[in-house]
Amino acid sequence: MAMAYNFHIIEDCLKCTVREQRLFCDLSREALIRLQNIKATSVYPKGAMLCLEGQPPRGVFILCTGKAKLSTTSSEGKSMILRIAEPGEVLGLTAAVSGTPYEATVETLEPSQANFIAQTDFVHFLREHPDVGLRVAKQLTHNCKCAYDEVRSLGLSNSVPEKLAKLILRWAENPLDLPVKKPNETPLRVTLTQEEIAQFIGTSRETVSRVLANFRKKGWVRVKGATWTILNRRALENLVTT
Amino acid sequence: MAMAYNFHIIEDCLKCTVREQRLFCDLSREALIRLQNIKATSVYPKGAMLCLEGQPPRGVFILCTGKAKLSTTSSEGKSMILRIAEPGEVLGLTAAVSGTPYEATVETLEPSQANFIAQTDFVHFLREHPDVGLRVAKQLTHNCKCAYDEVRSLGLSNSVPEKLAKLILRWAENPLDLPVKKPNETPLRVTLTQEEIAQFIGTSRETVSRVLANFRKKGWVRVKGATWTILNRRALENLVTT
DNA sequence: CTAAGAATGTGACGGCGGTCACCATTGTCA
DNA sequence: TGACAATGGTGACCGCCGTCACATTCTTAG
Repeated sequence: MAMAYNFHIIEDCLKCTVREQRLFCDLSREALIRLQNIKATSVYPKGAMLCLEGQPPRGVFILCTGKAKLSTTSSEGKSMILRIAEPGEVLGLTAAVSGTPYEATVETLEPSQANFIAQTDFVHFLREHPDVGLRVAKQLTHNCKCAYDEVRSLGLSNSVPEKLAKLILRWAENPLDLPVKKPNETPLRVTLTQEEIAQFIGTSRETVSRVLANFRKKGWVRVKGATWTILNRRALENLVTT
Repeated sequence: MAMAYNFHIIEDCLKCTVREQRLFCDLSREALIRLQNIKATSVYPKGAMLCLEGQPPRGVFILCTGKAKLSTTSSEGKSMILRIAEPGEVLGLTAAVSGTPYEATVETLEPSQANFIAQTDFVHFLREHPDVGLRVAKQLTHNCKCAYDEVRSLGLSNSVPEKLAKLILRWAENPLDLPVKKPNETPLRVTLTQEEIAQFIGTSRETVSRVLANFRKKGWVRVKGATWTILNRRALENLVTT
């Protein structure tokens, strides 16, 4: 099956034009040159598993293009989304640094490009380049913050409507979106299914459906396929207490 | 009020005998010498606030003796415990590394000793000593893992009994406890109030009280003041699905 | 030792949301 | 194009647990 990906593949990290805006990639010239040698670039279809929770660490992935979801699963098969990774993030870092099994399963949400670095290469890379250590710290800090946000969302919110509103508003912060700007309307692309949204905010699929239906009935959001439009931001904000 | 602390104060990091077993403190000789110069040792009573969520970072604390709870509070005043820090951990690290406000409020649970390092000193310390970077990474990794455990506990557990059982079993993993070993009885010191336990597992104080009463009635645990004894570990494990 | 306050125990009640069941709609592949 | 899977919508039911209220026990300062 010859699948065409409609994005440009970044072969050479030194020539990458978006490097500076990214969490990890803005490294010194020497580090980039080394990186160029130890990385293996791959392109994945939507739904590809980069690594599995509980597996011994093989290395890390630097996400160049696309999004990926990090999730964890209970023995009963119930699963929970930890966060959505954006381009420029390093995945599998905790495992690679501490040598313990992967904390989460990583699955691409869209066709994506990622650079793989094998465990031993990465450890050397980290040792030899001080600025890499700094970037690693930044990424780990970011992971912590996301996790704490998630804890706050799960533990401090009172109701599902509140959590969903909070999630929608978080998504709306992203400036990178459709330019269909009518005044007071914020459009956003939602790449998650309702099932996944439920796993993200710790509820059931049915409840997400119901709450969202309610938001629509009240005229707070419009839903057209994967494009949601916030029509009444104020109303959503009023739901959020935290 | 002259309060006597009944633990030995560790003045000199170089002479610290427990250094190797600790998450952060096992540094190179050079780093330790430097640390000795930039740290300020203090002793705090139970209930002291080391730092407050939302405040700009002043520096980091290395916890030498005692325990501290990290918590976050919603605007409604409801608060949530993120984790309990053990001796040898660095607190306030996320804030110090990224220069953003403290993520959590840190409060001592027992009389404690901690070394404070001012923001600028710490950043230099980190830059100049590569092994410090490694330790910082270890601490951040640990923070992430704790946060993920918390997310799993909040999101994947079905019931409060399950979460409480899980928490008790986690505490029981600590080998550092009372030597009152009758066979099949695991004693443990509980330094949290039921209110705090509730904030840890995301439920209400009353429910903790009820569920614990139930565990006692079934003969699974014995509670005598701050000392709890697990009488039937198997039963608790059966409650846990994750 | 005593009194005030913190921590804990317990009953009653009611609502949120999980679960089950089923149908409608959309997407996908041969 | 038609069939099958994946996703989304909705009603009915009911149990867990949050909340309020108050009694009881444990701590601690003075």
